[in-house]
Amino acid sequence: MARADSVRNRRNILDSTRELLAANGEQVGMDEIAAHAGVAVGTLYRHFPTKTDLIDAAMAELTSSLVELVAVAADRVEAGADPVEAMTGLLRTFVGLAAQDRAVKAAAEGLASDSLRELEERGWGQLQRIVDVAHAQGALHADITTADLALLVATAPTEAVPVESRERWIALAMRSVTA
Amino acid sequence: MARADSVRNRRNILDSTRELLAANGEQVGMDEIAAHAGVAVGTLYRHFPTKTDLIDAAMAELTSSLVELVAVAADRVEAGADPVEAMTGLLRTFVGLAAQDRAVKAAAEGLASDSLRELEERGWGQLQRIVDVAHAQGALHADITTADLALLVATAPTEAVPVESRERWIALAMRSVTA
DNA sequence: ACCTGAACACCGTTCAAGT
DNA sequence: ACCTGAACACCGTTCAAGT
Repeated sequence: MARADSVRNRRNILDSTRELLAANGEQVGMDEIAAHAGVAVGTLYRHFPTKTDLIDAAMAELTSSLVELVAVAADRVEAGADPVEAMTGLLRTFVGLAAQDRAVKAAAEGLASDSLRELEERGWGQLQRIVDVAHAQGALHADITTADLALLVATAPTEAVPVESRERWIALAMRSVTA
Repeated sequence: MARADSVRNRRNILDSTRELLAANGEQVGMDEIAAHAGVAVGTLYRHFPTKTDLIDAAMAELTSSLVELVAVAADRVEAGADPVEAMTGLLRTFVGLAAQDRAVKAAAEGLASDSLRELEERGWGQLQRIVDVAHAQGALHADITTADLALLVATAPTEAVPVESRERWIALAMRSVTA
């Protein structure tokens, strides 16, 4: 039953990585992750050839759940919800996550691996649905595209920016985009 | 004449640091800096207690020259130049520098030491002069302050964002700020 | 097949010895 | 006083030995 061990280890490693990443940023030690996951360092390297690969894998899971959020919002908007409110909400969620979790921001900046890039593209596809509805309602400047929103997300404030300023940033960002 | 050596060494160390920082980002090795400056590692530590201190010192010099740019622009605006154009120009200069020089962005994010913080405040003071003229002309949304501009600068794109997108970011940023 | 953990390599930092 | 560079500490990575 060595196989079951391996699967469980992989799961524990990814969970520990996500957890420690959110708390400490990217300078978590491999030993620390290993200890937290209850395995030896070598096991980390058996599952992921390098620290970067491990972090990428953990972020891919995280990105996946973010994409899910966008998809849900897109469904709502196509069912009649206000697209500008939806966009503002997503931006707020994202900034909140990015502030408490450096990994989110890193994922958005796309220092990312190929699998991550693919995931992100799916995310922008979902966002496109919201933008389409917004344009149909004339809610955005005519020239605004999802690339512009990608730009805003890529430049969203991190935890280096004080909390009070983050909501203000969202307001300015939405102002630059709405008609 | 040991004293003259010391002064020259300090200058060489700071110059080498700036140069290697611009090229390689913050992961330059201390040995590398030492070699480039023509001294032994120990000499680096004699002048700067830690790598962070060394980098801070190099960035303080850089920030100082940025503040000078803002001051010059403020003079021009008070002499009748268009404030919005001046702001756009400063933003463009800043983004260009930040893209080719990671140190600039780090300085703007103010992970900074006290001396750096002081310098930055002087910079914002200069910027205030431009904002005042712009408001007198009704060129900005009434609620815009230098704090908002600080927010934009803090979230300006780095070299991770492709060149084509950077000018677009400037356009969006100015759009969020102008009346 | 998979796991362990001691050993290696690299880089920031220190310090005894030189001038 | 200041400089040198070998030595130390820390952390990512490897690999011989275990099961």
